[in-house]
Amino acid sequence: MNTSAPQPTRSTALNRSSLSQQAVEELRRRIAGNDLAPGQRLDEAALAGDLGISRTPLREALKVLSAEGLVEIRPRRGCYVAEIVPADLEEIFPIMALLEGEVAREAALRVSAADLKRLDQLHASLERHAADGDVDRYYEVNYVFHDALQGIAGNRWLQHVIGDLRKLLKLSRHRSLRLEGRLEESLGEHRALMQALHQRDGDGAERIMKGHLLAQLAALQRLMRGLSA
Amino acid sequence: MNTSAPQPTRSTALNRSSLSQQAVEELRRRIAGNDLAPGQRLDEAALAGDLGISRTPLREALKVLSAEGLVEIRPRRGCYVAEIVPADLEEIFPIMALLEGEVAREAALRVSAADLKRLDQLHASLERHAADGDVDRYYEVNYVFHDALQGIAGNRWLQHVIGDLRKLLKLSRHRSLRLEGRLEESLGEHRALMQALHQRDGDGAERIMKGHLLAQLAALQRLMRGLSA
DNA sequence: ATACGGTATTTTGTATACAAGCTAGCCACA
DNA sequence: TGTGGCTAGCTTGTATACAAAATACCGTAT
Repeated sequence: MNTSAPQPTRSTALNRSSLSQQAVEELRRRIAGNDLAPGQRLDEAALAGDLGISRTPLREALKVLSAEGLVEIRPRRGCYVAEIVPADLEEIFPIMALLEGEVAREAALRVSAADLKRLDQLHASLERHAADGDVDRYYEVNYVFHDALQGIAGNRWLQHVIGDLRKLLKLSRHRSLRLEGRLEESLGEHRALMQALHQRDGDGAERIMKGHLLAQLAALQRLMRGLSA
Repeated sequence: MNTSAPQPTRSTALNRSSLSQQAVEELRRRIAGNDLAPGQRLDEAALAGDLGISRTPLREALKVLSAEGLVEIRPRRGCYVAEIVPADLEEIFPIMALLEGEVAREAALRVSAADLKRLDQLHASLERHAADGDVDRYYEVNYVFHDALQGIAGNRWLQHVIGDLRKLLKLSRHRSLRLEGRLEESLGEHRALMQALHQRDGDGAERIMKGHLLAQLAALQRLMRGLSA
């Protein structure tokens, strides 16, 4: 899949997967990166041309993205990038709180010494990026941390469901951590979580993680109120 | 989409949706009905011929089903009906317990008098089918009941996530209610739930619903142990 | 007899051609 | 001048043709 001229021999590095699969990944990137804005209509011919593929694999990719909720296919009308409105966030975050809370509980009960060491390292990295005010890296490491926790919890379907919802949340490009004081709050919640994990306190870890997610929602709501005011 | 001869004019009643959409629905039916057995390989050309459509819309349908987890597409190797093993059930049911528990909690807090009337009717229907030993209709009404509760709870994304997981559970053609005494147990749990709903007891409804789902899992496990022994 | 390799066939993945529906713009008429 | 319907084009949905990879089959050699 080229992003410039029509490919002469399709030589791009490693062509391991199918074009439709590559299209899914590229479109996910473009949607997450806001190159394709929420609500925007996707013209199949134009997009296929842009990706350097034909409409057939592109349409298969759009079906997948539609199933993920990233685009909405209106039959005979076209395909549109999904929009996540505040009302959606208010519904999704409580679900995430439940699910991630369960992850935290299970992780606290199953965590090994080696796991704790790795989590401590990630947490230290979070502290460092926070101190530097490097919000982007904080987000990155934060993601890795939550992912690691899911791995420890060990429920693959739970991981799957959380992953689906997280993809959706990426649609709303809100960076609540840029809110005054939220970064410190978040860090504090992470510290408390680490403590609960060290103590293998399942109830505590669940409670803290739920609170962490709901605090994120509250911060987002403050942010959105601020923008609309 | 015909299931017999090649269609002459494609005149079947109302052809509102696209062939790929119809194929999704038909394949879902066939998978749920075990016409397509778990693990079975799906030959695109043969299946397309059987559905009376070409491979293009069929492949789009398979992409959708793959995203739902009903089939697994192995690149360049073919498409297979997904298999749900006991280990999967042990992961999925606890998630369902969480989610449906939340539904029960929210529903208990928001339920209106009219809602309660309708739920009472559904519950009465459950009691009747149980008394008749009509397990199939019990399952049907039970589904409608849970669906109604989700409507009352009002979280559309929660509904969506639960729906996704339920589709998966259909893959394992579990009929735990056929287990000795499980039908009566289930009925008892439903009675307790109705009481909690009438009392608008969110905590109680959540606890009962969680227990209901986990009891289903336990029954399934007894059933599976029985089969393998 | 068995294992390895090469060829033929089958099957997936992609492109293109074709059909049908939707949109928009224009003209006629009130 | 505004409204209604018709036509032209543009876009989606489907079928088919083609390319490439995987599988199966067969023959040969050890």
